Amino acid sequence: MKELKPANYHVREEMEPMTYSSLEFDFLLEILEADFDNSPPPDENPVEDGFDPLQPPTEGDMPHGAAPLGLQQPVLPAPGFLDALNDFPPLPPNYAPAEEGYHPQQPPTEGDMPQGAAPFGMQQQVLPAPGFNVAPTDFPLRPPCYAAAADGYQPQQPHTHGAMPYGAAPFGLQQQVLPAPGPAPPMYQPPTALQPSYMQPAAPCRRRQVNNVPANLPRGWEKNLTAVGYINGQIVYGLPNYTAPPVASDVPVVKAHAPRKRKFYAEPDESKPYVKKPPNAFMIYRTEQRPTVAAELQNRDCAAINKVIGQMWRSLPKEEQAIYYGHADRERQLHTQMFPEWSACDNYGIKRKRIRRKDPMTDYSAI
DNA sequence: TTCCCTTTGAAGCGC
DNA sequence: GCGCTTCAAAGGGAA
Repeated sequence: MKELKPANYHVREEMEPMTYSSLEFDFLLEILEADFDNSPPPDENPVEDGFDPLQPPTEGDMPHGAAPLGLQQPVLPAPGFLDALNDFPPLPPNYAPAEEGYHPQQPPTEGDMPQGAAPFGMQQQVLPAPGFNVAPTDFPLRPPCYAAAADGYQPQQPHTHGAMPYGAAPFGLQQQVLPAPGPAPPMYQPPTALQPSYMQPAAPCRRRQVNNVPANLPRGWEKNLTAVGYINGQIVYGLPNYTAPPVASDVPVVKAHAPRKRKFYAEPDESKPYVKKPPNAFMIYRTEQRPTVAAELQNRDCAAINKVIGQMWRSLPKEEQAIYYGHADRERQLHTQMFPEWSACDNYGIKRKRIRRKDPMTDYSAI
């Protein structure tokens, strides 16, 4: 049995202190502001000619290979169609992929498309399953605008204590900044020990005002609905009294593997600070999208919100996911450099005992 | 007060 | 190498 590695919490003392420079940040901000200034205005009516969402579809309307009516099917927007709908600036051409050999700027091939997806250039209409309502909204949640300067958001302004992320180091402590390997993409703000990028306040996206309340329904109707999916940029709601069809009683329940219990756990050591795991790409995406989705759903239930964000993530183009994978890579690199002896096993079995700690200094970003 | 729910991805153990 | 478990975030709700 492999022994657990003892955590090393003295890494910081061995590191050479660095001072924060805003030079790179100013450069990124200039690029982004110029990008926004030159970006075309959002298309207020992106619906294609001849497409009437109010008309019920027929089987003949479905493209070859599409799922039968009533089945949910994840759909990737075809290249070109996405651009027409996207009111966000395109990826900068000099974005550096996080790993060698991975080229998120390369257009997807047929092999990248899910089975049954429409050919490139064709819009595929996805129909809600019976029993579901598709809220009439223009809610296609777009990826976050990492540094899209918004009114009232001044990243160059010093934080107040109220603006500091949970677990951030107190003012006056010199922070260490680890340079991102290679040229930093303009849309990416390198994480710092002071404030990992996923904890920075996400600038609000340039989105049109959403009005997803139909005129013939009473105000607040959507509160009685439950979000059950995300299709073609629209949240799919289940009716309040909708229940899934029962599974046939003769269908055997197969349990492929008996649950195995961990034979090891890290002995909780209250004298050691709790070092969190670095977030993965989805966690970063979720953190940024959660406020917007929660506002759209008018629902603070994280389980329902995560369902929607999960579908959004799966329908996100690969090149946009690559931004978050690269982001997560940098978070991991920072974490590894600060806690080289840390292992994910260190947190096994002690998370629930410390997750509600009031002491915010357990966050690695505070070191 | 604690844990569950719910998502995806990373990490690491067990087989 | 594959399967499984745990944890990362987050807030309502149940126990």
